[in-house]
Amino acid sequence: VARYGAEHKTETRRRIIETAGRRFKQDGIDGSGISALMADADLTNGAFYAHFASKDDLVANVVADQLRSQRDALAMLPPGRAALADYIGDYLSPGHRDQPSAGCPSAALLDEISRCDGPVRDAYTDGVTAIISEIATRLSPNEPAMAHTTALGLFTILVASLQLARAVTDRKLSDQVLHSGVHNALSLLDLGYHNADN
Amino acid sequence: VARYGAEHKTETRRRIIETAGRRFKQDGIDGSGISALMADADLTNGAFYAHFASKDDLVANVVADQLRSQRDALAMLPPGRAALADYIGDYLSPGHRDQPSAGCPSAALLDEISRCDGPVRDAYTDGVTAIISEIATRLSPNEPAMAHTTALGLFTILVASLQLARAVTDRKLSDQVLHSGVHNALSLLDLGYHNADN
DNA sequence: TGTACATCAGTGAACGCGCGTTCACTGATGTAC
DNA sequence: TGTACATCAGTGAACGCGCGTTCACTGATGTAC
Repeated sequence: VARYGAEHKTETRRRIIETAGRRFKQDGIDGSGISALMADADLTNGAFYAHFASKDDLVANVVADQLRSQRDALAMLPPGRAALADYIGDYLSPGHRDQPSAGCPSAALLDEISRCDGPVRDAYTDGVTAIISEIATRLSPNEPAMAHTTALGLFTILVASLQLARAVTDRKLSDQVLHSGVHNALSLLDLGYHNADN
Repeated sequence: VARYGAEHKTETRRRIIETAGRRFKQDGIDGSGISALMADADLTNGAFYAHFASKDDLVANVVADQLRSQRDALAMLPPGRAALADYIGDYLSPGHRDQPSAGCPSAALLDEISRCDGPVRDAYTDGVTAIISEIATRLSPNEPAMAHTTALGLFTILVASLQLARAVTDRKLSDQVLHSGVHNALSLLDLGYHNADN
């Protein structure tokens, strides 16, 4: 019989996964050491291996968790063009740009993930597939192939626009990247909607 | 008077910058140690600091060099829609996806660059500004603001589509991401051209 | 023409440091009697 | 009700290793005489 409640260890594991998500998005995966990750969760480095088999194991769990949250947020949007347009505006906002730790995992980590091992990329594949589907069903349910293509277009414009806005040191250029991203995403969105009407 | 020709050291420096570009794009910046970088250039680690003040100094030089090459390649395209469409097809090809070391630096390194220090991001800012301008002048010279927005849209679709195609472990999905990317990029391209006619 | 010297790109061992991982131990708790 | 024990989440020091960086040294070369 466990001394702590049955959920105690599960809760700690969840806390590690959540705080690690923030840390990874802020400092990168390579840039976040186990000691720092555990300190974020108010623990010491030694406890890590009671919860995860390795750092890669944590990374795979964090990636899955991050994309699941993003999917859930999308799933809670009301149907229709307006909600998606709002989402695009929030995504490409200065607030999101300036706070990577609370933001989109793909914008912060996508090309680092592409250099990770199989299990991490499998977790990413599953998560991003669900997100693209979630976007696609909100576009034109009658033309799934076309909707899938448009969903990918929206996703890629958002992700790389945010990455670019973050990389650039010229504030005015950065703001312009965000505005252009919104404009282009809305163009693609409307293209998808018009085609759905045909 | 130097024992070696006056260009000897300059040539070595260039060789380091070029091989480091390939290594960074393959293994990431954090993932590439000085010893490996120097071995790539047929040198030993100790010689590094005769050429660069620090690893960050090398990174800034590599970023500038990589983006300059990409800009030069764009500048050599003949004018008109067809050449740009070809470029898009080449960019989002399986060959480019499967060989990051010879490919686009933004697709391989953009979110790692956004976590780098000022000089590296300054170099990226200058380089990417020139690339966006180069694309924009090929769209609709009469409407520079619109062309700039469309150029950013093309750039971001290309970059994130390639990142996504590389990250995903499902080959069919990866191919689909490339195809959708081409489709969406061409849609945006034609939108830019039509608007230019109005 | 031949020898001694100055130059300096490159060598390779070493530095302190933080990484991912391991492990003997702690100490608060629930249970047994 | 009170005491002894078993449990196990978490501690913190230690491991080998590779990192970025430093530095005393090498050795091939061009020049001086």
